[in-house]
Amino acid sequence: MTDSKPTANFIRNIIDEDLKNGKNDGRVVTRFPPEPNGYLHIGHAKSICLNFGIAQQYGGSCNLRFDDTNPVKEDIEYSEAIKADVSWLGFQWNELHHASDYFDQLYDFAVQLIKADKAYVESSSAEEMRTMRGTLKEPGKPSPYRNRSIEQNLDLFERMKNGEFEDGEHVLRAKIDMASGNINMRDPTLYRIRKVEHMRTGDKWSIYPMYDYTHCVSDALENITHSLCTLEFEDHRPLYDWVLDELQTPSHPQQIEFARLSLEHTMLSKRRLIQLVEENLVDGWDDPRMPTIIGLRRRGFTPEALRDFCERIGITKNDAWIEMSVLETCMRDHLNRDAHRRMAVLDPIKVVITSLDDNHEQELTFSNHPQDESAGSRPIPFTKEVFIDSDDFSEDPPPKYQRLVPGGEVRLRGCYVIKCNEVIKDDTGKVIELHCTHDPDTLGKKPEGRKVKGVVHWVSAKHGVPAEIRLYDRLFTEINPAKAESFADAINPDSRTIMASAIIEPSLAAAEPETHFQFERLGYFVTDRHDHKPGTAVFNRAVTLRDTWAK
RNA sequence: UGGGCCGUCGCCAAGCGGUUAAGGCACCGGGUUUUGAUCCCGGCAUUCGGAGGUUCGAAUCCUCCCGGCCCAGCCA
Repeated sequence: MTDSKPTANFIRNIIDEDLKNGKNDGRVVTRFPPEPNGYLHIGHAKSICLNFGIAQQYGGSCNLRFDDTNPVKEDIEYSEAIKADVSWLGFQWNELHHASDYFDQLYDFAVQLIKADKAYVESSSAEEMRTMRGTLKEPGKPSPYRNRSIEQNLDLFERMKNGEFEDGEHVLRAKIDMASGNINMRDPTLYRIRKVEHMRTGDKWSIYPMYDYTHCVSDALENITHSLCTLEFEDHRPLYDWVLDELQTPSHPQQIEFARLSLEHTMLSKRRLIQLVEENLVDGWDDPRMPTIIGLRRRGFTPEALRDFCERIGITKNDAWIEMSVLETCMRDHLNRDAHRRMAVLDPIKVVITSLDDNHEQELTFSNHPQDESAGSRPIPFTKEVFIDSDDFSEDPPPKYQRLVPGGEVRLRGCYVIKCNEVIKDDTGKVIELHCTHDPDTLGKKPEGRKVKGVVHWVSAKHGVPAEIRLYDRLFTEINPAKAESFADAINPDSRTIMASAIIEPSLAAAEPETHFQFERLGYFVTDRHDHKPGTAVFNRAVTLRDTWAK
């Protein structure tokens, strides 16, 4: 697929300028650096598309690096899931790294900082440090430990490494400026003691480096040229640069910050997403209503559409809110082009065509794609009894209704025009069956002397296959669910509707899991990658068709 | 005057001193259509948060003002 052409953005402008000036010897190397502490979501997709996309467009490369510096939160389960998600999105990393690969080098660099009198061991409690740090408007005060001798710092730091102290007894801090207006520069912590098992290094270490210290060094060791991160790290850039200026690293990458994604009716905070899962408000991380990559995938979204979306929303420093319609349009654009058409009836009403013989059976040929001959065709059986959707019949139609009404005509898609002569109801007054006659002179041609505007999808009652079709809608009614008092106020009670008695055309039953289709007049659907099996047809609706009929 | 950042159409977003202020989404027409889909054609910012200033010329440069976001983890 051809993704839409790149729009200019400030990062590409910076890179163009760098290339023009011969910076970095013309190399462009980026990295996507998730912490393996959860599942990736559509906000990460923006970062992935940016980093891998930049590398692609400039003939450079992009590394995948797991920022595994906090062993209490991280797990191999997540790093494996992240690799799968990145691959699914269609990107290949050049090198795979872990911040933990650099623990030895990071330790040596820290010793260098101590020797240069640029770092010291702090023995105050976290509480005391917070007090001494000052406030947003007042400068901080130096710690009594700030002027320990280099020898003592060296000794203490080594003993921290050797596990001689317990969590919280000491930390290693950079010696910068306790009065800085930028709180990140008020002697930030570089190392803390954590006597826990690390997902990769096990119990080798009892001290772990902090993000601010690790990230810049990791970037430099990998010869990253442009280190792209989100806006909240702008204040950290001086620290990023400070560390690299103090150390003799092979390179000094440039950190550039862009705005994170905000999507209307969606919540991307990891903490709240966990809450949704833990409170069973959704069925798990891959619930089709979740904004996680695995959720979107299960819902029926495609990598092509997601990449297109990331390109369309652009990269800026504005705190932008993207409307859902942008994502939906990307989805429809892709699937309109690629998905084969099928017919499925969500909520069947039986139609008996009384003008046909009881055993009438006729094979019709349906094109798989109206705009693409190469998609081929398939046979569709037509019989005396068919199902149509209950939405397509009304005894009391709203204005401009173009479907079946008592005494009215409608075309069965790809078949004959039928006329409704009789409405059969059960004891409760519910319509259970329609008796119609067909006009035999309307197959493949317009009816004589009148216009029939409505077209309705259908499935042969004899040949149709039962299916469960899950309809999804936005998870939150609120535009910004994070601002809502509680989930109870924000969640859309109709975010999922299960159509348990749907009937699908026979050719659909054999579809492989994760195959996309357009159900004509209904939307784009995918076979569920977990629940769709031989003998059990399960489809998820990714998105409806565009509907300009004011209902 | 704590520090940092951002304000271009309903929502995104190009633009970087001389353009009729791109494009997409949304919306509103109209045409094609056996999917109320797709496709096509047309409409949609005399104006760039505001006010001054510099300039022959300003969304683009300067000043001030207004509005919004981020920061006080031994998280990332």
